[in-house]
Amino acid sequence: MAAPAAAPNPSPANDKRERILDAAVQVFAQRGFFQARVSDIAREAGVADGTIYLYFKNKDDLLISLFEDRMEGIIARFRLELDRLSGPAERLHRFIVMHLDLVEHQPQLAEVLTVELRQSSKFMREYRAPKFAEYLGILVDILESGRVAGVFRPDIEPRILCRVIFGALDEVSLVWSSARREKYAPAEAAREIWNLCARGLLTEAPPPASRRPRRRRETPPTDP
Amino acid sequence: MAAPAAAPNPSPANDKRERILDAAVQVFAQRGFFQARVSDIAREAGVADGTIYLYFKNKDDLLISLFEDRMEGIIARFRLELDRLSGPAERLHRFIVMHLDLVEHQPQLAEVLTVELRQSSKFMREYRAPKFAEYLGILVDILESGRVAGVFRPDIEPRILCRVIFGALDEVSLVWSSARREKYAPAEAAREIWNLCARGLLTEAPPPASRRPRRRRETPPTDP
Amino acid sequence: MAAPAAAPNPSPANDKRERILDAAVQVFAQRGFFQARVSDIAREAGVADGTIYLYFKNKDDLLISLFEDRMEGIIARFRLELDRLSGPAERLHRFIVMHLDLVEHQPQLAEVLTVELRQSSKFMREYRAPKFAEYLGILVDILESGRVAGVFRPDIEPRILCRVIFGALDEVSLVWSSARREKYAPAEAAREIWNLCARGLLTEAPPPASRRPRRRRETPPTDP
Amino acid sequence: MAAPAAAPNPSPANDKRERILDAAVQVFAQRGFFQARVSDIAREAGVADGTIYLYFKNKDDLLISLFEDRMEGIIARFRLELDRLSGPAERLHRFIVMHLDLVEHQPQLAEVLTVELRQSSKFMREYRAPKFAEYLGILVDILESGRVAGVFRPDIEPRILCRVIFGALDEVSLVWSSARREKYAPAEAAREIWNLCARGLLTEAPPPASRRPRRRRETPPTDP
DNA sequence: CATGAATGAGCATTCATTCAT
DNA sequence: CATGAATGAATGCTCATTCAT
Repeated sequence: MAAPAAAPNPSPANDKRERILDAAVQVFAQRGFFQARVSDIAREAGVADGTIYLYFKNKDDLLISLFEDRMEGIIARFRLELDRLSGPAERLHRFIVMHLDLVEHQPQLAEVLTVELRQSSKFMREYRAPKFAEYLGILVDILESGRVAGVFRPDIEPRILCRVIFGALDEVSLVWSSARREKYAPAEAAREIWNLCARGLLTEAPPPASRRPRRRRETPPTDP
Repeated sequence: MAAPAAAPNPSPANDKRERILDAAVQVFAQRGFFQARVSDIAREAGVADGTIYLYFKNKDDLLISLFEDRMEGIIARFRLELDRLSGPAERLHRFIVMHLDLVEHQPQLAEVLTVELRQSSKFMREYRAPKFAEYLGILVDILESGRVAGVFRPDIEPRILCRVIFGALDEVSLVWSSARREKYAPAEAAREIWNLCARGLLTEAPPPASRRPRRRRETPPTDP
Repeated sequence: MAAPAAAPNPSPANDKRERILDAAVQVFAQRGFFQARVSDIAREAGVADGTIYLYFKNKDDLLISLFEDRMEGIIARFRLELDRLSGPAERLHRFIVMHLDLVEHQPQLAEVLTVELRQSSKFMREYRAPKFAEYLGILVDILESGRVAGVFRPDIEPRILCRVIFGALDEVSLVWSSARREKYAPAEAAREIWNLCARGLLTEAPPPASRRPRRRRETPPTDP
Repeated sequence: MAAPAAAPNPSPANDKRERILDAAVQVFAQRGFFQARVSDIAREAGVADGTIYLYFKNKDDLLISLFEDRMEGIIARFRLELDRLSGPAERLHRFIVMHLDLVEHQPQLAEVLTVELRQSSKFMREYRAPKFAEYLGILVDILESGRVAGVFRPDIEPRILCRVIFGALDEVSLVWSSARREKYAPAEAAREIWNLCARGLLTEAPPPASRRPRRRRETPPTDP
């Protein structure tokens, strides 16, 4: 969607654009945006340095495009999956699990999308990362609908809470990525975060033993 | 010439070192680590470029020293304050409030300590940030002691949960900083995070109306 | 398909070559040789970048070809016109007027032919610009024939003087072009140069009244 | 006068600035502005590449500074010399001789001041070359004062004529420089230009014998 | 201890030219 | 003949770091 500097059209060309984006994910994840050389990305992509500038205006634009492009796919996948669930609690649980799944299976992409974007936010304060907003929007919608439906506490503030949950997910992801998988499995983290959310958000909070069954039906199991 | 009472070691040298660190906080916060020029910091500190290298090995070392130095003070303050509280819940609440207080009143320092450190983590993968570990350690201790004391759920994993909570605090701080205070007040965020923790962590969760007074005593008020 | 009457050789190929040369005049005049991009010329000509290399060896060759090509036409026109005049003085006057006429009516071409050629002379020291020599040759011939005929002073040095006059014309043209016509009209400049050639500057060399009529007949009027 | 990027002060520093300017004259004259590499100039000056940027904002600024700086000295020398002469004719003659003297003894400087400046004028159309205007101003003043004094024809237009004479000098200089002294001596060219100015070309304007002595006194000898 | 002029390695970006289609 | 995507050599400029003063 975002128009590149002077984007060639044919499908083999798009293939090249794709290869550059993939290479950028690898290189940005490994070296960080500022320490990554454009020529590193070119080599990784198997193209000449100059070719990158046929598809992206400059190094910044490459990062932004990468972000927009990859987020688009992720958002679509998330939406597809979440739309199959009805209860806000299930959907929140699913969101948490999917986010950490992504981190587990595409750690480099995850790293770039969170850490690197944040780091470059310094020099692109104006770049509002619309796709990131959209991603958070999914979370906001879940929280808001849950609040309205009476499943979540009425006093929650979705705009803030979405950041709280995202921050938790992001930090946990970062540690897992950079600790190189030593400390815990993403599934553990997912359980921990979900538990925090579940027992903190639900209106039916004080489930007397008798009421537990009902909550069980409404909230996904803690250990999936 | 006479040393001011408040400054324990105001020798010219330490004074200069301190000025450089202060300047570094400003400049790193404003431009980001990679975009900050050493000469910017020198100018801000009112010293010559070369002087910085009398106190710090290089630009990286300056960031690390800054981190260690400032974290030390923060940790000390946190410990002092937290030691006056006994209940794990109160202490956790206090931790959340203090963290966001710091962000509110020293936003530039907060930004450097979290965002910038993470961004430079790329090129200092080996730097384990001992002071950051110590900071998290405070949180871990609170969680662990609460778990042991039966105040927090027995199935929590403090090593993970401390990250969850820190991530939530950090993200909320970042948004507040970069949104330039537009969206919400740190106090709101503190309440949101605390509520999430409180109703999700406490074993005494289902307080029947009759038991509420007891919880009130045990958990700090949601709206301070 | 049917060749227009006016164009002697409007085969598609020549047409394209011509369009490229025209485009080059525009672009070189506007941006200068070194700052002009080959792709700019291609766009202006409405051809692909690579097409230019079917007609010209490289960018340098394009400039040289442009020069040779356009000078050829100019020289032919000058010769045609000058051959109709007999007196060296009239012919010199006509040369001056025609040169400045060219500048006035084809300013971009004039700029490229003089300024840009000179600027690129740095990297083509070997290129002797035969057509330019031919152009100057016209002037030399006028001067020499005038000297031999006794119309011009016997002590003039045509090889040098032709440069003097050309330099005067060229500078005056440059100013007129780059000042964007603000300062004076080419006709004024023509008069000034011609007067200098005809009479010099000094007042104290007044031709006796009696001889004036003869000079008047021999020299074209100062104000044409 | 023109403030450089961040000019160091002490005399040894100015020495370096001077060496860079000298080197720039050599390199610009030899390769032309666009083809000259900043690193060439640095090597020629015996400094590091970066040092140039301590004294000049960028490559353009180096050329402009060079121009302003060298022209200043030249203008001062010209003024000093010309102030010792009273008659406008003598002064004009002297100007011509001095200009070509400069070309003869500092050919590289002359080349840069005329050819290279013109060539870069493309990308600094806004740079009005104040020192060049000042230089021309000397010529304008000579012409104007001569006109007012009745020594020069009353119908001359000094603003145009100064360009005519400068153009003649410049072209003649260029040829002499690039022909590498083969064709003629600057003194010859000076004589030719001066004769043109003094007497024009036409033989039929013979000053009566009686008036010659007065002219002889007023105008410098044709053959010095 | 302090200085800040000098250094030079490092890198993003441009653009003339090529060649597969 | 024509195209224009791809190439990659070339270079201006920056800035962390040093060291003579």
